[in-house]
Parts: sequence; structure tokens; C-alpha cells
Amino acid sequence: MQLDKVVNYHKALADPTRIKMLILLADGELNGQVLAEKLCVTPATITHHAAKLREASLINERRDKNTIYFSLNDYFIKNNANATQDLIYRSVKGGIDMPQDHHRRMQETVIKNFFTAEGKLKSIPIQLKKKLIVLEHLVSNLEKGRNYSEKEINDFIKNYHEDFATIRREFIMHQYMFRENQIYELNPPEMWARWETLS
Amino acid sequence: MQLDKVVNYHKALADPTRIKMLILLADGELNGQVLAEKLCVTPATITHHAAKLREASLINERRDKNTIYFSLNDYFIKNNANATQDLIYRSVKGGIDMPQDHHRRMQETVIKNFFTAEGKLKSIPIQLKKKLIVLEHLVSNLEKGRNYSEKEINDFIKNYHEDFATIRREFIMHQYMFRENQIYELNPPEMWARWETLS
DNA sequence: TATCTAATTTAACAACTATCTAATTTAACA
DNA sequence: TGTTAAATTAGATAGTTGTTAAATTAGATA
Repeated sequence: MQLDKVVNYHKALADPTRIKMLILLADGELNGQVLAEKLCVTPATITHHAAKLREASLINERRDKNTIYFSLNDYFIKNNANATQDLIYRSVKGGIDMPQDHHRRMQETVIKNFFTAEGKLKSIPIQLKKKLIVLEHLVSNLEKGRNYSEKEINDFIKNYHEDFATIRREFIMHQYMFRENQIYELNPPEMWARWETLS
Repeated sequence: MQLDKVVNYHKALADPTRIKMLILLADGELNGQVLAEKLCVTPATITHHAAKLREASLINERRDKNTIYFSLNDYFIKNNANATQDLIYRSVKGGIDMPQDHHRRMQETVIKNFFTAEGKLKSIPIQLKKKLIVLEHLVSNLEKGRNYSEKEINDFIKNYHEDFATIRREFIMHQYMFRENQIYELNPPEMWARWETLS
């Protein structure tokens, strides 16, 4: 049932501390201690809230040494808001199928099929449409405006799939990122390849 | 602080029973008893949840004889979702002012200034832009596709302002509604007058 | 390998929430 | 006025949530 997902999304956002965490993370990744200090709570509280945000897929975590860095999962934050509207108004629209809705449903299906419950990428889709959805899903977890070294990009991709070389190449090929003397950076979404504009 | 408003909005939606209430209400207004039966809870529970939804401005209530009919407040359901995104990403956007954002902020200001905390309309704006925002805010609480008698329209408007005759005329004049032998009905939003398209 | 230190996680608890039953209120109508 | 049909309130309980103090983990260092 889709209802639980929507409820969990709202539960995750139904607390001022968690909203503040997201606001802070919108500026870039931060670890637990820093978050705790900025929000005037103990690190334990951050752990607690981070767990809730992670359950709702609103943040990602990256481990470096024994520090865990949190960052926003833009994709889910944006899409769950729409999911709420869809859920409430679905019956009213009476089966009329907006193009965006269709695309969103397609995205959901592809992501559900190609990612494990833990968020790992099972395999790289062959079909272009599906591949683009997967790639967009991945880059949505990168920060815009930030510079990444090649190693950082590889490590990031390895969180999802072992074949980082192929995926990194796809990032560039489909204009999700650009590379300038060893430094990688996200392109603005207008430049991304999207299947809507392809067919 | 805007934060509390956003948190309350999400608290209101962070419960399965309340979401189900909204889904049912999206099909049209219902009274407490009917909601209780459809959701397999007692009327007391409905009262409890209705209070939370009302506090978050997600539903409206209309009294007829001694039964109270609940209906969706489309306007707030849609706008609060956007408010969440704005709140989280505001700092990242770094002051860049999308046209939609500007309009949304304008709407917020006008509604805050012209409506009381209880949702009553203090006065009808003279300036066209503001008047249209107020009118749109009002009709957003009418159901699309439903036929209203003149008395129903008057009663509806009287919930907000005593001068129902003027406001009813404005509804027609600016194409929010149309009238056909005594029956009023909402026009599709594409037909509504909007200040963006006016200047 | 043993120890120190800086990070996260666990466990406990107080505060809050959803739901029910039972009692009360409100408003229409006979 | 008394009856009825709706909503609300009050009180109780089981379950959930936000916070912290204490415990635990995992690098770093000697």
C-alpha cells in the first residue's frame, strides 16, 4: 500500500528538529557532531532523527574514517510531496492521466525494479529510457555546485554498483555531469538527458 | 517563523486515518458519522482528527441543520507542500527569485492581510491583482464539477464575508464560475482570471 | 597489542498521540 | 417541552516519539 509511504514521509517532516536538519543539509553534507552543535542538541538526538529521515529516504549517509556524513536525497524529498497530492486527488481525477503522472509512475516502477530495498543498483538497464531514469536517480544524490574528485565520484557510485567506470562515463555522456581537468561537477537539470524529450 | 506552519502541516498528514479522511473528502463533502463508518472508527475519533486537520487549515466545515459537513481546503493542501520545498531549499537557491515563487509569496501576503486568523475575509481588495488572489482563494474551497444553487453559493460566501452578492458577481465576472438557469458551477482553472496573465 | 580519543549507537524515560467508552451538549422537530 | 440525531468533551489506556546519560564502536597512537 502506498499510504504507508506517504504517512512515513510526513512523519519524517513532522518535527522541527528534522526540518532544521534538512535545511542545514541543503547547504552541503555535515556529520552528526556538527549537526548536534548547530541545533543545540546532543549527538544522540541527531542519530535518532537521522534514522527517521533515512527510513523515509530523505537523506543519504557516507562514511569516511569513523565519521558519517549526511546529505539530502533531493529525489525523494521532491517526489514524495507530489505523491501526497496524487494519493489524495487520484480518485477525483478519475483516471485522467497527466503526462507528468505517467512519467512519475514510470520512474517509480523502474527504481523499484532496478534497486534493492537497501538502495543498491541491481543492474544497469539496457533500454535507454530506463537507463536515464536510473542515472537521474543516482545523480540526484550528488550536490549541485560542488566539485568532486574522480575518486570521490567512484566512491559515490560504488555505494550503488561496482561498475563505477561505466556509470561515471554515462554520467558524462548524458550530460548529467561535466569534467574539467580531473574535477567533476553536476550540470544543471536543464542539461540532463530525459526520455520525455527524446520520444 | 514559518517553520511551525510547515511542521504542523506535516503533523496533520502524518497519520493514516487523517490521510484516509482527506482521500474520502476529495470525492465530495461528508459528515462525521459517515466518515466514522467508512473508516471503522467512532465519531469521537473523527472529531479528534477533524480538529487537527482544521488547525492545519486542510479542511473546511459547513453546518446544515445539526450535521456538519467537512470538505477539503484545496488551496492549503497544495500550497503547504510547496512551502516545505521552499523552506528547505531557500538557502540553496541563494536569493534567486523564480516567478512562481514571487507569485506564491504575493499570495501568502495578500491572504495573510485580508483574512483573519479564523479565515474570515476582512474586506474586498480594491486593487485588481489582490482581488483576484482573494477570489481564487475563496473558490478553491468549492468543489469542481458540482452544481450549486444560488442559496448554497450565498451561504458559502457568507462563511467568509457578509456581502455575498458582490462576491458572487465577482465570481462570474472573472470567470471563476458560470451560471446556467439558477445553477452555479465552477469553471476549470484555465478559465480563471489571473494577474500573471494580466500584467 | 593495548590504550586513548572522537565519533555513533543503545537504553531508559518523560511527554505526547490515537483510540475507545461513556457522558454531555447542541440543534431540529414533533 | 421532550425526543431524537448529530457532534463534542472527559477520562482512560496502549502505543509512539523526542531527548538525554551511559555504553559502544572504530581509528589513531604508542
